[in-house]
Amino acid sequence: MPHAEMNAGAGVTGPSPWDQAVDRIRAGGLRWTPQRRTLIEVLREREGHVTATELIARCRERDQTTTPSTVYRTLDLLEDLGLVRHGHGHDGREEYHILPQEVHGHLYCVGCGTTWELRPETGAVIVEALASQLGFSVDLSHVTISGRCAGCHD
Amino acid sequence: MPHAEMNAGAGVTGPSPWDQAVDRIRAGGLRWTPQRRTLIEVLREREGHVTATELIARCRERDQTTTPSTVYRTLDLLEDLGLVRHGHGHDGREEYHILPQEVHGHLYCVGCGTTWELRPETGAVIVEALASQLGFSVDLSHVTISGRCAGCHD
DNA sequence: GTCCGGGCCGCAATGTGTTGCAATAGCGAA
DNA sequence: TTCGCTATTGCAACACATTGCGGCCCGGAC
Ligand SMILES: [Mn+2]
Ligand SMILES: [Mn+2]
Ligand SMILES: [Zn+2]
Ligand SMILES: [Zn+2]
Repeated sequence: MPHAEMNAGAGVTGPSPWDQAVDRIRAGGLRWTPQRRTLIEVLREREGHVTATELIARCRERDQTTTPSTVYRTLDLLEDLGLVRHGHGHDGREEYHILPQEVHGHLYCVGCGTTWELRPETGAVIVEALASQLGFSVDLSHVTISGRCAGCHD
Repeated sequence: MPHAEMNAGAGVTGPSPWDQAVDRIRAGGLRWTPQRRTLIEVLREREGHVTATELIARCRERDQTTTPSTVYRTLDLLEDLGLVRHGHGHDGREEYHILPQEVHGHLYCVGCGTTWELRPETGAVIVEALASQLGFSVDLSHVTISGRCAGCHD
């Protein structure tokens, strides 16, 4: 029995989006390079959020010659493919959502420094308010809202 | 008739918050310096929003020796006094609200690159939603929400 | 007017992100 | 396999923001 068949029967989940990355990249006339492979290897080991700085460090563990500009440019590419999505922390620094499934934003408390995810259910109010009042469709994932959490009032 | 009396009778508006800055600074045991004077002179000529970069340039017009770090540190001080308030543009760069009267946020359209103010009336929905659902009190002025405007849908 | 303590400045280094450019190297075609 | 087009890389320079530190100077005391 071939491997492909065994794998197909092993679960209902399809192939990881990362597995398709190489084909999707080449399909666009773009090229599959060692640098891109390294970054994707790093990304597929993580989930949730990462800063670009941390990604650069992890890439450098695997390939000492990693260059920041290449990583940033590859992240732009992966964002075009929808494999990552960047936002900005409270201080404006970039953060990447890995394989963003449900779009969510972030809340940051200036009192205690904690960050929470702003779930779509809660964010929906914001999205709907701006849509109905201004015809503006919000991209929650790009936003970090600052303020004070329940435990840090005044 | 002394000048003070003439000025007092000239209008109903109180003194500009900038006029009190020097006293408020010294009252805290802090010092009134030429560098701080220069920045405040620049700020009192403008209203609305400014980037730190532009403030540095304007200061340098008056004083060629202006240094970025001093401007940034003075902006921090003025923010503590409530005379300015910083937020972040869609790309994370700092923007300053000068003499923030009503707190407002910003909307940025990724389609056409336009920025709008998010008026308190509209922002109120956001503030209230997060307050009631999460006990989180939002600081709208620190936020730029990205998305697409009515004219740029899909 | 002089002195003195400590707040402030300028500098240099660091962190983070972007961009132009010349050389390299994918990859499809022959 | 080799060739050639061009996407991509690495570098250097730049833009923006923050921080530690040594020396300066503001401003209250006398
Ligand atoms: Mn900020
Ligand atoms: Mn952004
Ligand atoms: Zn808190
Ligand atoms: Zn638009």
